[in-house]
Amino acid sequence: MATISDVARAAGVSPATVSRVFNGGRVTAERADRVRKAAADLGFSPNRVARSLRMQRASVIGLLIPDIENPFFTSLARGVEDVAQRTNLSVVLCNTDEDVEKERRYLDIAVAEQMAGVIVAAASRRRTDLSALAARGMPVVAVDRRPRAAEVDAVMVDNQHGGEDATAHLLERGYERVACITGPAGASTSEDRLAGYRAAMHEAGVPDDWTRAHTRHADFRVDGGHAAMRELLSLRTPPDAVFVANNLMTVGALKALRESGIEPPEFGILSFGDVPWASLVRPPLTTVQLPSYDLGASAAALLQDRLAGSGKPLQTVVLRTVLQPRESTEGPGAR
Amino acid sequence: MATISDVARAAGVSPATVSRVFNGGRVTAERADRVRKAAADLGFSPNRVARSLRMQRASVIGLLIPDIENPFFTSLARGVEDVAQRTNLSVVLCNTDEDVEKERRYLDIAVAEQMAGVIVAAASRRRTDLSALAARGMPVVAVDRRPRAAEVDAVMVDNQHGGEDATAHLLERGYERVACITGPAGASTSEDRLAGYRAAMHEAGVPDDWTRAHTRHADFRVDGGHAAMRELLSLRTPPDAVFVANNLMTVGALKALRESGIEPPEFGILSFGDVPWASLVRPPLTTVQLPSYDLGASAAALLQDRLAGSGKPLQTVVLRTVLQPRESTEGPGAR
DNA sequence: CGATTCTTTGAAATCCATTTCACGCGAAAG
DNA sequence: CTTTCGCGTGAAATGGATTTCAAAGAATCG
Repeated sequence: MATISDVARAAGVSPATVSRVFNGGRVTAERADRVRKAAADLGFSPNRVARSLRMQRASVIGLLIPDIENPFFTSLARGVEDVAQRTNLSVVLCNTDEDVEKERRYLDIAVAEQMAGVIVAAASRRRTDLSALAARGMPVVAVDRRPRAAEVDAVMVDNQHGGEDATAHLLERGYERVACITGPAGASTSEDRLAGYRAAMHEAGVPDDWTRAHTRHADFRVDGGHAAMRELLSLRTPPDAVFVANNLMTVGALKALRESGIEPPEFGILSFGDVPWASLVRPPLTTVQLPSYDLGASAAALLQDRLAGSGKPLQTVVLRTVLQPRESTEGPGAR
Repeated sequence: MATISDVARAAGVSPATVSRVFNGGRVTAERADRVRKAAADLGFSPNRVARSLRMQRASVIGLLIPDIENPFFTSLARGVEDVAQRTNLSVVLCNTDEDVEKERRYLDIAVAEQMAGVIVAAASRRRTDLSALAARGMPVVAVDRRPRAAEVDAVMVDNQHGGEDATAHLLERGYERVACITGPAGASTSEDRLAGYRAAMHEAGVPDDWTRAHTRHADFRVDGGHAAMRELLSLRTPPDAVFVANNLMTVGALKALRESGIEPPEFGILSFGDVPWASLVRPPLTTVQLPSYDLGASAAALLQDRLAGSGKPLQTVVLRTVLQPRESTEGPGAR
């Protein structure tokens, strides 16, 4: 591998000059040409490790997401990647598995690797600790999930509004006993979607007791949704519809319904977040569509702003959801 | 951020000794304790950039995959990650988008970042060039797709066998005009699966002309499968079943069937590769199950072997597929 | 007890790109 | 004609960990 000194020697200049040619210093045209030619001949490309060491900053950003198998996050990752690519930043994708410990390890790596910045969908609202990064002046953007301390930029979805919308839709369609399966108690997405659900139920005059008794916390995974749905179905006053707070749990819930011989839209089911190939599932699922790609793209843009040294005050961008009604919530008497 | 010298000073030893404590050199127990204590006090963790520069090798491996949104590859990625984690290697996930140019950029980065090794599902059989890595002595493992030159370790699926199996299954179930939608002409996975299909058709006595006329090449994406299926349906002698060479194209093909009012299993459809939530799709899809996770895990294990300096000759591991019959291929007269 | 071998240790070299600093030259200003 | 000023340039310092080398000290052997 050719080094900067090899190029310098070949071009008859000093390494400093070579560096200037590639990093926009002032060099006379004639010399610059010689350097560029020599570099091309030798197939030189600067060693990014040495550069990172000297610059105290790598041209890599970390993206920490809790579940790489969830299409929501892969789509988000694409958004980040597409934007990052434009400024020659590479993205390191880290799968935290909703595990605070694993997440902490990755955050340590981000520091030790001197990554330029981090975009993180936090595994836990209370226990994710971003202060070490902030202390080192590393820009951080929270995405999808709000971490506790508000000392970072953030890009969020309007979860409460989305949850309210979704629940109201179910009530409008004539379902009377709408249950809710939400995520882990720690996560902001769980809480906010749940809050939306509660608000809509309250608004509709359903006693808070009932609402509380028909709420389940699960883990945002398929199996969690499955178990929660089974529990709800075995209640003395089972629901006739359910608002499920994420896509994977919806898949599990749907499976539980199938197993009990219950078919939507007789039983209403609504997913927060697109279920992949939702249109192939029978019946087609009503979903709250999330701007996953834009979430990632905005977060990356925000991070780049920070890296460029913008002194703006901290920002929180909130993106709206869109309700996409399909057959799974057509109403109890629809067929 | 504390450096190794800070720790050395605090412990009253030289930086060399500190390094030895953390990297298994010989140090007296008493000194080692002092060093560890000082390191803990200062919150020291070695700067990985500096280490990489000195070692001429980062503790990062690159994983290049063509489509991060395809669950097959995310599952493969998890396999890689889980194994890599065990030896403290981090994985950088790079999405090449089936684009040779983008892939080339990532390969350059792998070199410039001095990654320890690379696992790659090549975007193209002919145009992906791994020689630069090999030249620098960087271990490479090809996964899922065989690159042209056989100078690297590889972990593959027995595509031909899987394709043959699948096609034979369709014929056995009584379908008589089995078409095939395969991937891009360049890819080894496309070619091998197609070869399996052809072999089975030939075996069954179907004229090669017919087989060729009912084969379509698409791009491994949903829309490509959709378009190919529409084309097949509009033929003068339309098929009564189709073998689709990957999961996403199956989703597209299924959509096309729906649009034409055709429902399996009257029309047989079989997917090479698990369709996510396949069990929710009505009717449940017969699939050739791929060991995606194991593919990744084996590749990572192989790479680790190389990194550890094993001098074994090049290896190619081939994993078998399993046919999972479900309702979508129950036969033309099944209902 | 002297000679030899092992072990432990720190100083210094190394990895490679960037950046500061000072020097020299030529042009513009006085 | 002298003095500034500016610009282009290279030598050298820098970033932080690893590793080689040589020296000092400890242990073993005859």
